[in-house]
Amino acid sequence: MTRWLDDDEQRTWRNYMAVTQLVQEALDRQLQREAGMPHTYYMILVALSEAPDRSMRMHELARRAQSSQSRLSHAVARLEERGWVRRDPCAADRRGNVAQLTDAGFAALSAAAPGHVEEVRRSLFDALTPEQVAQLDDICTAVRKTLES
Amino acid sequence: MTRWLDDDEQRTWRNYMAVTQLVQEALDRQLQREAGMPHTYYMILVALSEAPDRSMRMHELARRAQSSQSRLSHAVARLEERGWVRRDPCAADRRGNVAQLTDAGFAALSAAAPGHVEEVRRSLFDALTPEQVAQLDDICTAVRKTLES
DNA sequence: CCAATATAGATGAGAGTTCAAGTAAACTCG
DNA sequence: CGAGTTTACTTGAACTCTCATCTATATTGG
Repeated sequence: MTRWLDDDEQRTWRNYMAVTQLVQEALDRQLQREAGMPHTYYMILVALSEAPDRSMRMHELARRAQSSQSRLSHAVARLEERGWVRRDPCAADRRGNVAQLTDAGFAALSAAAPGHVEEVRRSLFDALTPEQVAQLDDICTAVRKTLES
Repeated sequence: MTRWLDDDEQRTWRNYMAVTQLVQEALDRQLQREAGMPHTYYMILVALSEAPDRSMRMHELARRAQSSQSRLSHAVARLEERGWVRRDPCAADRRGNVAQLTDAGFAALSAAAPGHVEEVRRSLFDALTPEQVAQLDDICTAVRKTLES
């Protein structure tokens, strides 16, 4: 009944698991050590920094930062304590909140970015040829298409 | 100074982040829902099940299950509470412990495996051509080589 | 042989994540 | 229009993870 993985698939799968975890851990360690935040917080700050007025509805922010709503709520609460983000009620929809990146938050992000990018290169891109990068992009696009529907 | 990501790299990176997180979450949700364990526990049980006598030193188990020693310690403590794993002092090295998969643990793993494999296929392999699977394997091998040294 | 160091593992605190549940406002449709 | 449903977001509890610390045993070099 079960379609077990054959040897090739098994090897690829374990390779995939090992790599994705190593990369994730490297990113988290780097950001935690050098910027005092987990990668998920970094992604939230990035998403906000790219939004008009550096602000966004919580729901949309969760989507862009690839976070669950609950995780985002907790995270933004912490970010607010640090003074990196502010939350204001939304005028158009009184259920909603708008999160806005503060100047301090933008400064924290700017300070964290160079080290983070270095780590991204070290962890992933430096190991790959340009052709492999293109292949990886196609692969991820294909997987994403099936997973997001 | 900083070698920022160009547009292609940026796109690939975000694609990569999105996919790896989606896959990870799909695996965790499936295992949590249908087998009552997180994916990290599953990997520990798998590693033990493949070892001679279904048992292994903690240190080696951490390596194979891609876990930190601390994480493994906590996890095995929980698995022991459930009766899925046993820990015995190691005869050859009195600092060490040997973790062994119990029959109940093996049964739990066997029960969890089919649903897990299904999810692995759904989440990753079903979206890819055989050629892409081969490319992914090469990519992961390359990245792994740089990250594990 | 013994002091210094390295290795194996456990543990507690602090922090983040998930899940289920709760509140409140907005939509929908008979 | 108003009851039922959906959407937006928060919250608390349970759980896992990380990091630093701690104990105990093993190894190494003088």
